[in-house]
Amino acid sequence: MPRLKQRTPELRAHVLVAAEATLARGVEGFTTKQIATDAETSVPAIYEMFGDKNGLLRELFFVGFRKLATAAAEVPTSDHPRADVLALARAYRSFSLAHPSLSKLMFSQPFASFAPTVDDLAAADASRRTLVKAVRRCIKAGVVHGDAVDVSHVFLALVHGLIGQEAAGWLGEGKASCDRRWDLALSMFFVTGPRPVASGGARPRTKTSEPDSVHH
Amino acid sequence: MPRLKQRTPELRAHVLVAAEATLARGVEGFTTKQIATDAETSVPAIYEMFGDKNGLLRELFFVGFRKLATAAAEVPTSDHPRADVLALARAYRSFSLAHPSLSKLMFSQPFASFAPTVDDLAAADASRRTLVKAVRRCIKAGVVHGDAVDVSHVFLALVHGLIGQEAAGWLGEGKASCDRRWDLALSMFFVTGPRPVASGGARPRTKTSEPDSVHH
DNA sequence: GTCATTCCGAAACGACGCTACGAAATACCG
DNA sequence: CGGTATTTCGTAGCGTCGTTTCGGAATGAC
Repeated sequence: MPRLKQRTPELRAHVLVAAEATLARGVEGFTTKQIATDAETSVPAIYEMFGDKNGLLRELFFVGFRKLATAAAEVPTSDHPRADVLALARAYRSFSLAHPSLSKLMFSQPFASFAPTVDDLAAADASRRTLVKAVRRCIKAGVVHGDAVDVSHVFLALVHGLIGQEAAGWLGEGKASCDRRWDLALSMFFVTGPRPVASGGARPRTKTSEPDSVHH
Repeated sequence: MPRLKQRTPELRAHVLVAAEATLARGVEGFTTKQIATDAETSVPAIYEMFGDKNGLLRELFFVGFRKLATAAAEVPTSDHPRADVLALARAYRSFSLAHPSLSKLMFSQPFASFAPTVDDLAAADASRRTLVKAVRRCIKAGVVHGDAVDVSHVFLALVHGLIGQEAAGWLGEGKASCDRRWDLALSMFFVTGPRPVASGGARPRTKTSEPDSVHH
């Protein structure tokens, strides 16, 4: 009886692609009206399909992590686990340079209203698992000691820090400076194993904790 | 002839204090109307004294870095330069935990409209100089090799990364996890000198570069 | 053609950043 | 002491953005 539906999953996917392009043009112009125009649909359609603007941002957050996970999975593994970890770091950097606004949405929080929850992050965790596995190979090879998840956390913090500084233009005023500092940062990791600095025990293992989860 | 001025530098300072308190209550409610109410003044007064909302945010950005510089300056220097650098990192962490929204404003970019320029950052550079000096002492003591400015950049990236992850709740679900990972991160630095990883030459020195500047 | 049913998007609403403009306040003068 | 010139102040309004409503359009059944 009714007219045919336009607000289908297909349109939803189309809007997601268009919104990614809108976001890529800058965080400033990312308004619902602009997205509706870019996607050749209407504002209420977006609200029906994504709930609110944060819902759309959350989907883009997942899109970003899926892309990142794909990029991480494409990094080949070799017999040199330390080199593999560094290659993963470079893949992260390439991703953030190729998708500046998207990586800002993922790693920084440029929209005051959208703060991904821990669950959101866990669902976007595949790229991290790749890293944890590489770190685990490092530990097995004796390149580094400690808990793989903890070491991965620290390594990710360094990578995110570098990405944030480079995106803000604070890592150096030219590509040469940034390259040099990235290389230096990576060279300072995994030189030898960690040495306890205060109360640095190992990560306690509980029965409920996922082996490769990056949380807790 | 005219009535006496109310929009004085004193009121400006008062508004700045009130705005800091408003910001501390969360990034969400940081609106000009709210700030005017909190500071017991009017919205146009804020615009006369700060230009626009970004002007006020920029002042808070400077306030934050002045506080951070004070905290860094209060960290005592010892005969163990590596311990001094780690103490500085802990001071950064304490600051970010004591002033979450302010440190978000400083290190992340929670307001889409406000992106501090490189000049803004240079003006808020005192805390970094303290770090560079401590790193320089490390280099002199042979704890680490390389260019002090570059090493400081890397260390700051790590610290900012950890701060960002902890603020987002991604560093662990309890204080214990966060503490352990902070300790691990710091323990992994300065264990031995860096080892070149690719084209890792030293930072080229130009005649115009400030010795302790953190840029370029 | 008519009706019942469903869907769609122009238009409206509150909140926000920002500003124009009339009212208020003062010091001087007649 | 009232009038006036001059400067300052804050109410009220504008445009934009996120969000929702609601009247009309589109479709299939009869």
